[in-house]
Amino acid sequence: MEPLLVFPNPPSPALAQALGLASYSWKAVGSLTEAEESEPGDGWSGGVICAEEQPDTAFALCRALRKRDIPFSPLLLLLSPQQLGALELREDLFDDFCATPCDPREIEARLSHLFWRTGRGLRPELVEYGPLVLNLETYQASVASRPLSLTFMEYELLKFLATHPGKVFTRETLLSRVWGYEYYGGARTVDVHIRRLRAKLGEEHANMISTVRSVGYRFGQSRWTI
Amino acid sequence: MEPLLVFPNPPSPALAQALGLASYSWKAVGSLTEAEESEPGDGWSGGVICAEEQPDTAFALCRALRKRDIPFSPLLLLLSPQQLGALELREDLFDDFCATPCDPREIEARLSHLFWRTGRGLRPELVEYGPLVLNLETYQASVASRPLSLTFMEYELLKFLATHPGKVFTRETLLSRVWGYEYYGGARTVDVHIRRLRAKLGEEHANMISTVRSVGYRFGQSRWTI
DNA sequence: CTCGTGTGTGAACTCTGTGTGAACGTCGCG
DNA sequence: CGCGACGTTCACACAGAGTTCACACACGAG
Repeated sequence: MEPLLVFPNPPSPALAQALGLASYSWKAVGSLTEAEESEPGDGWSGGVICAEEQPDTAFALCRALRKRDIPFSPLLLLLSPQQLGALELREDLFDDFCATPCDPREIEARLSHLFWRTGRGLRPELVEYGPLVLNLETYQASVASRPLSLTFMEYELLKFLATHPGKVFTRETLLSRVWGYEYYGGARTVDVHIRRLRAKLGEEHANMISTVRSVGYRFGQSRWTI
Repeated sequence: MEPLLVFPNPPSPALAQALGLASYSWKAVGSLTEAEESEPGDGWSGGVICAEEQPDTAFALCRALRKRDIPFSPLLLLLSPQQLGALELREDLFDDFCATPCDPREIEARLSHLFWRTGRGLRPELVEYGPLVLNLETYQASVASRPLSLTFMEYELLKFLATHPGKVFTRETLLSRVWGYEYYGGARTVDVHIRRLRAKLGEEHANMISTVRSVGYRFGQSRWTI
């Protein structure tokens, strides 16, 4: 599992201890730029941000993380009881919070519930959407229980799309999120990979990826609330 | 607003005080049957269940409430730090929890965040007006839950109009706001797009866009009833 | 080194979306 | 009623977005 983003750097001993007890892997950062630079290839699995000492920096970090194309989540905020009032107009900046000082088991329980809620706690190694199944551990893919042989980039692209079904992404967003933030390539690159994916998905399932003209591409249908 | 369901009856003085401070209306119950009997017509707006004294009854109550056709939510669970471990296999029984004893402001903050979250926090970005729904994430639109297939410009125009219901826009304004500030095109362009939108909305809903002669177009009803 | 595979890019091709002019309706005023 | 101004509708042309193709290059395996 990818590490948790932790702020500040270094975190308080109590927080470090709690994360250690719960056996989460984590990486502390002191700023937004540092967070972006040290982001793992598959992204952070979540974040624990302590607003006790540098509340302004902490809230700014939350805001920046939430403003990404794919809002950062889950995000656990740690703060002192005196700071609770500051949450009122910042509901969108966090998914859960914890008033310090607290029992390490509370942090563990909150993280566990957050992961459960966001659906990642149970089987992080499988991504499923309709007939499509991606096994993230073995790098295998299949549609309608027929195995697909995908190249690395095809797999990464499909994984990214399939983990955000229904949402439309521009070519630029895909380039930055799948190929990497500093990648600078032509938009045709995306087209061609989409085309190859469609071909491998087979005529029957090629429509899992739809083109949204003048915008970008969408994987799957938004089944729920349109 | 409908009252909160509170367990047990009577609740601890600390809980009663916290709810009072946050000015929530609430009603305490001692059992599931009591909860059902005293349920308001529009249902409970949420629940705060304290598992400290009668953990088994409390968890059973949670389970029963969650098993309804429409699972009860949001549900805030109160428990002692020693009980935190008991949450592990009960992730589905609550939406948030709070370790007692706690600051009354923490309960207030948790309830406020829960209502925010279940209200609009997790939903996709939607623009709604009457039977019309625009999903800004998926670039999909629907009227009366029938999907619309709109082109890019149609979507942009409708989005702009629907986010300013009732307001009249001149063709020039629409050109500059939807097409772009430096766009220089004829006024017929707007007409034709309005016409195409009306056609796709269907005869029944074409009147969502009304013509204001010598001025421009308006989406939705004017706020002034004549 | 050579071969094979994966990946990126330019160019040709296809086709949909969009804008425009003109014809046609409609409203309101003298 | 007749006229002008304004809105609606229609058909068509073309720009530009997307698709497809072919090829060049990088890289690792044998």
